[in-house]
Amino acid sequence: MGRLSQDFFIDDAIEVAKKLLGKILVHETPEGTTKCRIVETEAYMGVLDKGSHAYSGKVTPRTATLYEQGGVAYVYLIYGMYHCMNVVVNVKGLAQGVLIRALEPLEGIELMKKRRKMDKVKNLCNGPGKLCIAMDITKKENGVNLMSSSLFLEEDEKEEPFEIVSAKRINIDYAEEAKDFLWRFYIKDTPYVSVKSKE
DNA sequence: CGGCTGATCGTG
DNA sequence: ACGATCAGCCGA
Repeated sequence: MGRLSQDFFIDDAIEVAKKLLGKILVHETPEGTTKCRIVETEAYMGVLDKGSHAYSGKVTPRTATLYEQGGVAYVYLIYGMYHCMNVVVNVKGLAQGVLIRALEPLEGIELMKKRRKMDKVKNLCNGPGKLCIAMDITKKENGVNLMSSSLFLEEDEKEEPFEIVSAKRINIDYAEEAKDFLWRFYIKDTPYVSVKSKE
């Protein structure tokens, strides 16, 4: 159905972070298909953003994907145990990305429960590491095209109106003044957010 | 090479 | 509040 197209991704990370709320993330695997609604995101604005992996223009084998043209996935390992997924956005070279922080499970819930070894639907995808386990997103998905691969984004056919809340990004204490920027966005009153808001 | 660190999570 | 756990980055 309505997959997101190229122009959706060619925009500032802050704009795309807000536009992605309410959109559907789908992963088709041999085990089955999982489908979730995006309820929480964070914008990483690239080489000038002290919170970003691309700060100061640093390019490494890991971060190279961030410098691609918008519309691909940037997936990396964190704390030696978990994966996090970004949607790479904007034109090639800016290294902007949107971290997917929390999802509302829609389809493939039994499969996600099995992968997470967890029965509470509210806790299946309420964190960036958790949602990657639930949807089986790993470094295999690093660099894949989110318009044409088995991991993709689509419109919500029956989207209800919602309010967007802005907040400080999570766990980037090293980012100096950038840690206070309100570049985290989530759907107001959703029970599926990752951490409680502190303001 | 060797040492440090992290866009996290589950348990207690 | 804390430990798990290790790829990736950096300095030597």
